[in-house]
Amino acid sequence: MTAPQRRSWQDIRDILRGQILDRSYRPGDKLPRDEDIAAALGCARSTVQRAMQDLVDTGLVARKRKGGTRVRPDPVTRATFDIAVTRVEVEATGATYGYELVSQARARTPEAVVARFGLKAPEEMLHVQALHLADAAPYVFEDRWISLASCGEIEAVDLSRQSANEWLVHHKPYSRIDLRFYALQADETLARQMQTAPGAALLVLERTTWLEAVPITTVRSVTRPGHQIVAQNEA
Amino acid sequence: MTAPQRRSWQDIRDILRGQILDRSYRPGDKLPRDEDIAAALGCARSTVQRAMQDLVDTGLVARKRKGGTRVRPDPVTRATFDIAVTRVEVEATGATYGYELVSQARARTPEAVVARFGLKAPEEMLHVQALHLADAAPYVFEDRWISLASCGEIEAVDLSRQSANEWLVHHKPYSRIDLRFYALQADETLARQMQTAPGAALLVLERTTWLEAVPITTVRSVTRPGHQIVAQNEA
DNA sequence: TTGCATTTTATGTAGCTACATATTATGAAG
DNA sequence: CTTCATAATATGTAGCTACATAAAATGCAA
Repeated sequence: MTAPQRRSWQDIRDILRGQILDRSYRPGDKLPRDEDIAAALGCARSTVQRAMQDLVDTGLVARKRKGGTRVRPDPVTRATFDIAVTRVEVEATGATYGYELVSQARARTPEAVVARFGLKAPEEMLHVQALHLADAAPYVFEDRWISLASCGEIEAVDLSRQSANEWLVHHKPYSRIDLRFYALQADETLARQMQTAPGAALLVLERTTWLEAVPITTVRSVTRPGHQIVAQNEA
Repeated sequence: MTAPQRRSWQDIRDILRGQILDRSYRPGDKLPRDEDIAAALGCARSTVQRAMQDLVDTGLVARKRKGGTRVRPDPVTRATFDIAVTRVEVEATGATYGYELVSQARARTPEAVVARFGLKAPEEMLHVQALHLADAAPYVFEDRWISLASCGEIEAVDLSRQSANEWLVHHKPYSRIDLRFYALQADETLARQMQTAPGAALLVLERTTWLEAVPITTVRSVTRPGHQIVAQNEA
């Protein structure tokens, strides 16, 4: 069954992935060099290269110059998540988006925030608490600290009309982000904000951003009970 | 601004990203065509193409044939997570890994599992519960259903010695995965397993895999209190 | 004006070459 | 046998060409 027509790098990738998945190549095994694969499959080395890069990106193989390509011995599940602006996320569900500013004040950063940013000492920042609503019910409660050194202009913005989330996304780019998930048991105050029972298990998304080494903002976003974060279907 | 030496596609990407971040191009704006960018920056179109693909991958721009390239009007945070085999994850923290099989039995899948797999009707599968330990303390409790149709051989494996997690990873590849996070309040039984207080908020990772359309396994992994999932630092 | 076929055009992809770079492998010197 | 310089080699990257493809723009006919 000669393959006279062109084969795309995706085809090559799928063939190689198939051989790894059906254990023609096992974890730890070395694959042939790109050139030989290209000859065997009837394509150019650059096509194999592109396919290989994709397999590296998805965590299936590891490559080293001169060392060749090996099937990763420690398989990992690699997942990608897209986290949109809360308003967009709510509207995507078909619900009506609402927003309420809860509090806004300058304050010295507590230890937890100092640690998140990796600061040497506490400093004065803008502390903003706000509630995002879906069909008038609490959707996300966000507790945010914004660096005045890098985002002083935000003090001139009316955060009761536009969420800090949205303003920052459109005005303050970042180059580094720390993103983490964890579960939190709602205390009295939080339960009241989220209109749920004290003790409820809530999924929390914590995001801290910098532009180069300069802190921008850190948010703790507490989601409503039952909220799930789902990975994108990978290519 | 002559640029005598070669510039890598990463350089081009960084220049373009910089122009987007400093708002030379704003959300919704159209960028010049690749060829013009290539001419302006003194590189080949293929280099711009590679840079652009990276910006597409990170969610910063959207491209359409003939339509050109636009800065995405709805910025998203894109994060990647690597989820390793539990043993490896525990050992990476420096702790000693331990494993206990809690239960193993054939059973008809409950509705929740039928739904996760998208089955038409319940079917008999292997139901396995197991506890992963870090320094002898509960680390992850996994509740797993394994399709006998696709993984019948696993019944011959001694799952008290080797975790189903590990066996499946090394013997049963998958081509599709559904992965999600949520928070769960520990009930009496779960609290006992995890040696924590009933009502504690626990982070849950739910994974369901298929090979093509054929169900392989679905797991609900309940992590110990305080567990966080952290995104990889992106390139 | 509307509807439909055609052309134009920007991105997408494959192939080739040339050279860069990181390692491993080799071999000479002590 | 060890150490260190050197050669060999597999992957990584940039540039070029040629052609494929999707979608917008255009033009023609009714």
